[in-house]
Amino acid sequence: MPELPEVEAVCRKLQTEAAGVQIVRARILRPGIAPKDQAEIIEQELAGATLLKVERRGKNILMRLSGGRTLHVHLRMTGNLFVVSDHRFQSASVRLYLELAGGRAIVFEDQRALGRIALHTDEALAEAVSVLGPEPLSPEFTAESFVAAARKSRQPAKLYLMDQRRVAGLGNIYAAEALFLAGVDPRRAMNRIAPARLRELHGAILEVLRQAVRSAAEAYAEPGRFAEGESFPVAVYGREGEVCLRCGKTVRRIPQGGRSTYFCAGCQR
DNA sequence: TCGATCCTGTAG
DNA sequence: CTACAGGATCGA
Repeated sequence: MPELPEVEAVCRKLQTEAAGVQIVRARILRPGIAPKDQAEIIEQELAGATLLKVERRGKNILMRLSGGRTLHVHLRMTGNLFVVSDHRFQSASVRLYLELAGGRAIVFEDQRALGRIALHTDEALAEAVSVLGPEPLSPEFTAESFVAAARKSRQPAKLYLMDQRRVAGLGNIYAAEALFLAGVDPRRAMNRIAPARLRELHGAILEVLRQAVRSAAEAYAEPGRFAEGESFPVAVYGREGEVCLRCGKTVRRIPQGGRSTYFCAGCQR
């Protein structure tokens, strides 16, 4: 489910609904989501802490707590994080819940249980986040820096965009959409793309993410719609065998890095 | 850089 | 039954 836009929506909602609230009790229902043997320690340390602020870095959710700790949550493929009005809320895929003062709770649901949590000191947090590339929607992500870095890499464009060390927050859908918008073949090595085209790709990344942040926020406001994936009008993702909206050729699907890449060979070169 | 791995569910 | 799923890490 979540790439940068969806994670952003989750963070904003959480910030609005739960910032400043104290955590009364924490329960990890699937110890495997925490670092080895740390589940109990995390439960103990979270109890009594106040959630000060919810921030995002790439696809990572950072819940800043009183006492100088940060609960780091990564939703991976199927995770979701939200506030429920009654802490007694349960479902088969709840992996963690934080009971809040007043009876509500923050719930971490994750059907596949691939999502991860960790509790960090400021130092450990800095290290965990240091591997990430620039935030695509921040001023530091300029066309100049993007082009300069891209020219040094022989990675295929799609894998490059999905590499969190290059740009933080793009995943399988929005990487494919940005490449389509810019007319770039996902198999093409970055250092073999003309600088002018790389600039277009940079612009396409911004456009796709900005649009998706808007629609993810709207979709998230309506419960139920979020998981269905219809919040964003995709042009190529998941459209194998269908007609390309721009040139009329057939959208193809190829494997790249163990994942599916959707693209149109007609207009992506 | 590729493949296996972590998990569970759904579609064909 | 197999393939695949909006992710990331690890070892060969």
